[in-house]
Amino acid sequence: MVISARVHYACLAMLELAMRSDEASDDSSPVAIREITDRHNIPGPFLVQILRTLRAAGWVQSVRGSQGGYRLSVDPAKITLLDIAEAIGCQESSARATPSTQLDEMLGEHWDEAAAASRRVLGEARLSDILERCRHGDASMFYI
Amino acid sequence: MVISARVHYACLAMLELAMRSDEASDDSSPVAIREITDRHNIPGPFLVQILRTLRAAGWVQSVRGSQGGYRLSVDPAKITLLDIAEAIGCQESSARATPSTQLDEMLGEHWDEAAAASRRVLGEARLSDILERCRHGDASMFYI
DNA sequence: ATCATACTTGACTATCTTGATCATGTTTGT
DNA sequence: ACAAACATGATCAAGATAGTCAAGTATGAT
Repeated sequence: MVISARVHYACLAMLELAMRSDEASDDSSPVAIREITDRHNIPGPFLVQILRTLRAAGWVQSVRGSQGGYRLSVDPAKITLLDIAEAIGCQESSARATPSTQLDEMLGEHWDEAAAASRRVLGEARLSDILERCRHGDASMFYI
Repeated sequence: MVISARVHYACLAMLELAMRSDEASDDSSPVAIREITDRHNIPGPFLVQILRTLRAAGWVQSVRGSQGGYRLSVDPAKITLLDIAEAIGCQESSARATPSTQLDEMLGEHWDEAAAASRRVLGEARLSDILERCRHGDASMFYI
């Protein structure tokens, strides 16, 4: 599970959309790409690409024309960082061929388990939770 | 934590060396690169590079000249897959700049926690354990 | 109608990392 | 001396990543 800038931007955009759809409870106000890029310092045309992917995945809707923009199309409580990462097409860390030796195989199981561990973490991070913590101004949630 | 072919090969080589140093208890028989590449299907000159790195990290010793080769220089019970991955210079998944917004920061914490989770898994996998299980012919250790 | 706003689409480029190779040396046992 | 085996540095191709550009289409406002 590699966290690329693409995935990071995608999550930021989704969180931003979730925030907006929450504040203004009327569904009639899509958010323009420009607003997101301004607030989060994301290269404009790059975010366009990313939103296209998110739309294909069904997580956002687009509204064309003047006053158009993007809008979340799912419940923020039903989507996790893992969902977004996978939608963006985050490459799996281990695309190995069939193991040739027993050592090879055992190592492969370790890589898989490591990848599973990080996926578990991301699969538990719901957008709604993150927003909630953000509103309460919680600094850090993981205590070392 | 990205598991590249480089890391995989490094671990295979370390495991192979650990096996050999265990069988023949006299320290007088280094293992030639050729023997490792033959057994594990690793491109020869590539393993040379990798062993160079492992030597710089202090995990293996080299013996030059005829009858030379490589030898483990640490106790297989004291080294984990994480140690090897880090020695190889496995890039950390998140080399992000200082977070500009609060959302940015919260996301970053999640990426860090995900990376930490997989590091924890690899940090518990000692070479000696893997070899032990390999000898007992254990198929898979993680039960879904 | 027309104009500005804003999304759509597809192609394109630069840079970096990864995986891998080669040539040329140096060391050492026999 | 000779061959086995490591040492070192340069180099290369392919793919991914990050980011850009240009031309087009839809829609609300005037």
